[in-house]
Amino acid sequence: VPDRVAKVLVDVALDREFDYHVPAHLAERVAPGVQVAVPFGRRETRGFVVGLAERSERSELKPIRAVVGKGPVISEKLLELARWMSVYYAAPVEQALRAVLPGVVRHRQGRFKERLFVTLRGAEAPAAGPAADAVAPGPCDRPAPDPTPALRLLDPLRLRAPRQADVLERVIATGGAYVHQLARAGPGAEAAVRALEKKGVVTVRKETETRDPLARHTILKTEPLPLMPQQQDALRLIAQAIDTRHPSVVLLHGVTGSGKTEVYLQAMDHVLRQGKGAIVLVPEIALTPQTLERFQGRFAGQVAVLHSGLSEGERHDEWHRLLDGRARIAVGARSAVFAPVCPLGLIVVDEEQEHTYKQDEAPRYNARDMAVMRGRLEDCAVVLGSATPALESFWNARTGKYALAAMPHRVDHRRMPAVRVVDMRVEAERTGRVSVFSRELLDAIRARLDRAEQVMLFLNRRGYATSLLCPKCGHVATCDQCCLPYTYHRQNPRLSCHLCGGLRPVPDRCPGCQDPAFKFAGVGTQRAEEAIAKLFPKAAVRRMDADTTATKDAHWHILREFRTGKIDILVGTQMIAKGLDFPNVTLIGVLHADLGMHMPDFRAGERTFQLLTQVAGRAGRGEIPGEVFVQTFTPFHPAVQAARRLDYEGFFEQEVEFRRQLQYPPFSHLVCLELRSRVEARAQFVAAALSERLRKELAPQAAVAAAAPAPLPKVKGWYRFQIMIRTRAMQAVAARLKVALQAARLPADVPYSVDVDALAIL
DNA sequence: AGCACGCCGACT
DNA sequence: GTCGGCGTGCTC
Repeated sequence: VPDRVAKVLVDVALDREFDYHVPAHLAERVAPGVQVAVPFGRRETRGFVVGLAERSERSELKPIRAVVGKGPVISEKLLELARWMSVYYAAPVEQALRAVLPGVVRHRQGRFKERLFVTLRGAEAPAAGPAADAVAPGPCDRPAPDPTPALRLLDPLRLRAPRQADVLERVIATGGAYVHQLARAGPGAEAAVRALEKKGVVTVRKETETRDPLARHTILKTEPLPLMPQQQDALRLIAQAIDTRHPSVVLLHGVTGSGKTEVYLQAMDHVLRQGKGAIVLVPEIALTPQTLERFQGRFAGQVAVLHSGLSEGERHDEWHRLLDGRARIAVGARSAVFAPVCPLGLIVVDEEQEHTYKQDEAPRYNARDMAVMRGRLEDCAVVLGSATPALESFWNARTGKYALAAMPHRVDHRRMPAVRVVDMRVEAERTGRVSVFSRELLDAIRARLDRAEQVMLFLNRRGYATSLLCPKCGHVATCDQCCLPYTYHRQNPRLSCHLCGGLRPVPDRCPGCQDPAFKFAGVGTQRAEEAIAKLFPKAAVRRMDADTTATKDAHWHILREFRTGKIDILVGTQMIAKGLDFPNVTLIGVLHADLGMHMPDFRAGERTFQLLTQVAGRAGRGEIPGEVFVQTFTPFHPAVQAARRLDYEGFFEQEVEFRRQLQYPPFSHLVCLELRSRVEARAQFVAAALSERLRKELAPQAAVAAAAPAPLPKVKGWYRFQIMIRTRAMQAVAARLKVALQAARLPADVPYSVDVDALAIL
């Protein structure tokens, strides 16, 4: 047997593999995915075996000291995904691995929890003693002993020792119980257990308890529902993908209420019948007990939940339930895309356009894209579901990269509301100035308040931000570099870009139509809130945007207040539309649709359209749909017209056409490289040097923004600079970017992270 | 990331 | 003479 060499990733961000000698006594257990203890410099550290080799380039190798745990904790496919991620997002492999493996598994905290467990004598578990590292068998899957002798004891015991009788009764009924649970049910339970044990009626031993995050909920079992024809067609397409050897991604475009979840459930059932498992990703905001119950209700006991709200112990147990196959379905937020489901047959990404799928620290992966990549690596089916797909996803469906299943009808056949377009130019003409609220909208608000109904007002800008807009043609002044609308500062009139910090004097006529009327301070959510509160002093007005939801549970708080009727008018950015039904909302106003539609940054239009469809699908009382007002300066623009008809495809075509006219490549990639330092000059200097280097090394496939690296707002004492790279050859550029970053040997006190997005800003 | 080495100033 | 400040460099 030749000497074996293990390639080990040590848990330090060196972005390098280290070779170790595999001693003969460990050869059996050392395999890819296994955690090992290795000597490293003068200390010992942990690492993961990522590969094996016959020999090494180096002559002197240190041996692996020990194998940690029972077996591999990460599959070779997931290792491959981590490697791919580290290239694509230009992050060290170790960092990518950190995203893939939860901390509780890497650091082996949490562990299995052992508790005293009482059973009737003779009901001892088969020999599989659950050591801390071993597979933990549930306490329920053992043969039940004959309860007759114990039952006979019950009545005499009842007279003399009622507590013992209670305990015994419970143990007989459940087949076994944890001592701590019995103690919770009644006082003196511990003593009663001890007495029963002495009499030889029960046995007490240590048992691994699975911490169950859903334990407190009673879950009703549900049965598959009959499907409408559109659902049947979608399911057939997905089932086909599942049954193919190299399945393609299916984009499930289904309007709100078209029954997407039932399609997911039946597709998952199809996968389970083949002995495979599934992963369901839901956006964080949708990760409520109700959502989980829909999956739990259909696949009782097989579902593991993974999200940030779990305790370490719960996360540990849920993850291990998946690893050793006691659960085959993982439901969770973005990190659940790395769930150890094996074999994996299906990944569902619900509301795939949601931006919460993006990790906000390095590696800044998008879980939706990771799902697509994992699907390709593991040859499993991937379903992206949405009522309003991200434009790049629909583009992929259009160009044949994804298969498309459309569900255009609602299951409940509820009518969609009428969307009314309000021409703000007429309003400006009539009043002689540009107003925030049209008279029509104010009248409509008044009518709702009189009837004690609720109103949602949407504005795509937060804070006091005001922008410069032409009331004749609707042109909005945008930053040349970032294409973000400039913020207009009234005192000391100038325009400033909130992304790159650039400043510009105010032009004296409109660049679009040369009209000198080009001067208008628009509003952000904060000013809109103040204005509406002044106009309707008796109404309860609240604002919901990134500023008012900075604290952890602020989201839920505001939405709960709104739902329970404590708020009459909710003003906010598109986050006000998330997750919930608001039956008492009968009016929705989009204050300034121009800020979203037909703009170079396609995410803005996407957001406006998403809001319209999401809220429109939910507003109204029973059979009566709500009313939607869209205020705009460009009422006949095709994008606005498509929005009026809630016509996603029309809107999509319009966006693509708009980009074609402007000679922008439809959709490719924008890479934002962020460098930060505590010392401003240092960050600036390193960023400038790196930017220069990348401009040379990435050409001609990628364009590095020509100007000096853009400063970003200071965060928690960090000065930040951003280098923007545009490319249409993302995969190739990613690989070269990583090499260039390694070669640049950036100083450790200037950390960087890389964000990759479809080219929203052109 | 640790943990060395190493080269300077402040103390017993 | 030694203790200890943190800059620099290496870890199979």
